[in-house]
Amino acid sequence: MPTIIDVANLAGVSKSTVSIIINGQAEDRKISAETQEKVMNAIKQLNYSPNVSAKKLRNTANKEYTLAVYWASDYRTNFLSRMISGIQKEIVKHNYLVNIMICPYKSGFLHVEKGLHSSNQFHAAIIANTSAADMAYLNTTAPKIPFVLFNRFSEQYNSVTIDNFEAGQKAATLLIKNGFKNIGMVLFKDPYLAMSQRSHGFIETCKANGITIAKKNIITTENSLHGGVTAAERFLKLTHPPKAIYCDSDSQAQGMLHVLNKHAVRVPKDVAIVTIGMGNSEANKYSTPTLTVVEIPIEQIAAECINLIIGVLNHQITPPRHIKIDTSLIIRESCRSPQ
Amino acid sequence: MPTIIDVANLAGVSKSTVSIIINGQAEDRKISAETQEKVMNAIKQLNYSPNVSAKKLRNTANKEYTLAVYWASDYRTNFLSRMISGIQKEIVKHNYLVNIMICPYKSGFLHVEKGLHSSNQFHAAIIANTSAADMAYLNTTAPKIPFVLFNRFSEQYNSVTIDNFEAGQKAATLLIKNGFKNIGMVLFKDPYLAMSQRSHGFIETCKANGITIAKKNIITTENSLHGGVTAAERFLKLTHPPKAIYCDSDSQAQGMLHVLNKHAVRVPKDVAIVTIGMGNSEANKYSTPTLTVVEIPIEQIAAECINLIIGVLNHQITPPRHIKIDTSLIIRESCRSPQ
DNA sequence: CTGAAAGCGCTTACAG
DNA sequence: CTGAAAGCGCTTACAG
Repeated sequence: MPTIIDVANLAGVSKSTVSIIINGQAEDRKISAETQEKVMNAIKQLNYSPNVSAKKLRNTANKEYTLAVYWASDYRTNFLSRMISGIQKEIVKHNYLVNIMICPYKSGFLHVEKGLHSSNQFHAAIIANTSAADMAYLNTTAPKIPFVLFNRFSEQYNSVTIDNFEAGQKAATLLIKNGFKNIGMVLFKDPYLAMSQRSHGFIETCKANGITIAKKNIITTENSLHGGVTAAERFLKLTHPPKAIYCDSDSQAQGMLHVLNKHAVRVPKDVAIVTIGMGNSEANKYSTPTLTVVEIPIEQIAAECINLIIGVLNHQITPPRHIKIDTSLIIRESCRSPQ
Repeated sequence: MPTIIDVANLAGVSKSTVSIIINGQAEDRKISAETQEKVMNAIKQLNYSPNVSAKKLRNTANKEYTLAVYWASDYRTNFLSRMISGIQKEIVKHNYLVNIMICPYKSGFLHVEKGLHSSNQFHAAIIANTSAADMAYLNTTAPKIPFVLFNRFSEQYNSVTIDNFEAGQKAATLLIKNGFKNIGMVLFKDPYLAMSQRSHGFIETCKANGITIAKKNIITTENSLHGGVTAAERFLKLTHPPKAIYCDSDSQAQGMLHVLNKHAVRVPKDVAIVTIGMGNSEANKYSTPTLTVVEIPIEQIAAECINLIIGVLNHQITPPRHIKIDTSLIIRESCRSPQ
């Protein structure tokens, strides 16, 4: 990488002069037009760009944290927007300048991310959407920087989670109270950890109430509206389709509604739906019909992640610290409360 | 801010020793347990955290760009996720390490963002969702770092835009071809620049075809599903409600569908809808009924922004450069093609 | 087991 | 109008 010295040498001037020109003070300092041109040409020729770290170091800034947000980029829905919003709202409450660096990673490939294994990049990280493989990796190889898990639990690391098992349980309880026996499930094909904990909670609760979910009633698809479309089409082909369906994501539920509406299958009369809510909550509130959800408060989880990690950076919190956030069941049209 | 020297002094050791301990090499270098503890205590007491810039500078990294993404945080929908996805896909095609820094800003308050006026923070920026006030500000005060406008145009700065006027035009043309005369519009209460250009295109095209939009048929609400709900409720109260409606955002259109479905107003039979599509495109594809949209390719705009700005940083592109991206009309159920 | 010194790439106060 | 020198906060090779 060319430095300011390379530019100075090529242009035949000192690095002070180059610095002055680069920073737009050529006029103030009355650098001759000729010198300016020599320098600009050298910059172009060398494809020079300043080293931001050196600049920052020189211009001693105030307290500043750089946080990485690891986000599985195949994770659909507006999850990221909600997370960033939550982070942002919390950051402004603190007195620090906190930079948020977005680090998309491929699910299952968190181990290729170098930023976690160097303390040169970030002060700390928030790691979201880890798969089982990613968690296994984290549990064997400790990152070099402090971090907090977003809705994932590990004994040894900081975490902010909802009770995923309980979330599934809440959904199951609602269906059971409504007297449903023939129940279906729509799950994510490549489950993230939290998802399988939720479905586990759902299935166990059903079992405890004497209800077993028939295998043919468990459909796995992508976590997207299209996945929901596929699932609904398959349900409609069954001879005894379930009378109530649990979706592990609201994207899937939305996709199902599309198909059910098209086939004039009435929700909840012909089939009731309850879903986990983690996408756009407005979309669930205003769908046709509106969706009953166990709402995951993404913004709130994000906010707690920020508080936790800043506490750790400030040596006020000794890791590991675990924070638990409540979910809430929101009853809407797709599955009513029993009378 | 305490430095490694402060820690060393307080602990009564040299900064080399502190550095070794901080970086987890205490065992390798056989630092005595006693020394380690003294240092750890000093760190806590001083609330020391290392200066990432100094670390980076020391550990001469390879070519690395840090890009800021300025994003108006009140901008709803999963716009950000789409944008980041587009950016990410394009970055991996380049050979550089590109860090993405998320900088949420309040619409209309871009001028308070310091990062644009210092070359210490980022190499360059992508600026999205600017309001008219933000654009006016940019046009008077030039930022210190190179940047590219995301779907906004300014003669003097780099930009990647769709033809917003034409997007509105496309929507209008479809309605006109269908023979609609009594047309309504749903607009954003606090319009972003691109939005008003689109509605302008829509209105002008109608006018050119002898159709004037009655004032009572133009409803402004928030850019959200709830805004669409409000709009639909107001339309339903009109004595001669419009037979076709243009929405400037798909969020609003989705909200309208909710109300229309509830009141058994048939779309497109009773009222046709055409909308700009910039949110979750799957949601428009699978709504009830599905939505006819003029699709804005957010990911593609983002990708071109990356290419443009990296070209500028590499001195291969001389600003200002303007790139134009095509929109496409996607016909779905909410407004058919005329026979 | 620990420390002194050099140097990463910049900017700025000062000198001329 | 331009340059030499000091120093930002770190790490590492080397010395002891």
